[in-house]
Amino acid sequence: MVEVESTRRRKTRERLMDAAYLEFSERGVPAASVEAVCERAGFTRGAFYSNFSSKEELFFALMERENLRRVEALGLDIASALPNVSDDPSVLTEELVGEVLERAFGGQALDRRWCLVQEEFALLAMRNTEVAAEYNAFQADFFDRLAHVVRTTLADAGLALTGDPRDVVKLLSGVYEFALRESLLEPDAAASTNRMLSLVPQIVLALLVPLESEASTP
Amino acid sequence: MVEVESTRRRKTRERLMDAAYLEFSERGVPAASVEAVCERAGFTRGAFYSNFSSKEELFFALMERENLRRVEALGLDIASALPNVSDDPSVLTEELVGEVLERAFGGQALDRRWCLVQEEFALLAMRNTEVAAEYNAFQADFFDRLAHVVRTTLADAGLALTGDPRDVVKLLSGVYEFALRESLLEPDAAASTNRMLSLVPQIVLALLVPLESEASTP
DNA sequence: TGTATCCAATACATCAGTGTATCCATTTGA
DNA sequence: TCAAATGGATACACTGATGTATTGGATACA
Repeated sequence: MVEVESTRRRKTRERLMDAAYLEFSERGVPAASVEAVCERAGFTRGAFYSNFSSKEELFFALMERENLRRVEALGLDIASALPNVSDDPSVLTEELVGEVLERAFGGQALDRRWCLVQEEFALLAMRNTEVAAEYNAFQADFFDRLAHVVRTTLADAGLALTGDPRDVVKLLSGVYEFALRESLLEPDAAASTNRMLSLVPQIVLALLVPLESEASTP
Repeated sequence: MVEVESTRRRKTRERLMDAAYLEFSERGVPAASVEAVCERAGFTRGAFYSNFSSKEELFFALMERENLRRVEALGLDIASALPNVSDDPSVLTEELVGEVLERAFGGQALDRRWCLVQEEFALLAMRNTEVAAEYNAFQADFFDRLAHVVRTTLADAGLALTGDPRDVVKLLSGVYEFALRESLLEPDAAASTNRMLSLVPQIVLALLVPLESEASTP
């Protein structure tokens, strides 16, 4: 008895998840039928029920896969935007802050499909405690990583945030999410969205204080 | 031939919308069946199709009703929180800002059901251009009213915002929406949510500048 | 009181989706 | 190369929801 699942099986699951991603983002999870997902993946329902026990299980498997992908991409993304703050703290301008935020939230989140699927996930979580637990775990992980990057980077520049970096990061994430939704809702109003987002670096700088070397965050 | 619909008919529609509000918020629009809505309202589907042509039409009628209610409540709500700024500008503290924001966003938005139904509306809008138009109209109306109240109130106190009040208001709305979602997702973490929200008044004050009497907003 | 109108209930036809039991093909490994 | 096991297709039975056509009862009005 072999513990690892065969590559064939794994590929089938991947293809089903790929199709589900499209289907869920286009129609929404409740409206998407197992049938449609299978058809899109080039399988029949037989294959599906051989791999997943229900649409919900597929959805959770999908979210886990996608969330992992994005959390992993996060570190690299941000790091690549922050090469030189410690060399020269004066580069910590509104522009740089904007760029970092763009990396953190913009890059991955601006994917239309991903945004839609995540909304579905959130909505499900808001109605179901167990789903919420899973959702929160991902969110917490994501924010922790982001906050850590922010804090250490600022520390390099001799700066700190007035509040807990995680709270700040969460707040900014809220703003970006809102902006993203707006851009999906009225793509024409990109100007307005950008104006709103342009306020953010200003805000971030307002929340900065010189780093006191005594215990800043226990 | 009488143009006005009978009161009986109107009451039926109201009851169906009331039931739909509950059903949609609990199960979500796509998952809620016409049957369930009718049963909850104490009718059969016959009554439903005599009044609405589809579940979607019911949903839009419901959203129109609820949106109207809330936009109307907005003016009163905020006005009641701002009796005395012009008398004594020094009361414009972080506390007051917090209270105003609470009135504007907290009061109505913190209704769990309303939040869920609005998420559904937004999601629908993100997938459908026509729905988006309706959604945006409401949002714009809401923000315009809110921004107007904010601007005039600040002007009374001899202050203005650095950016367009509507952008600021939108930004804040994003933060509050995010906070609300968080509170729905992990009700235990109210502390964290409150900490995040407590940053907001600070931010608002950072965006304030003394009012220059020359054309501030054309 | 009678009757015309309106509105919701009932009954029916239909359909889309689900999940399972069975069958066939392909891969695996001895 | 041949059996055993695996994975996916097919067929079927079933459920739940939809929308409509018709009916019956209440209400308004004369």
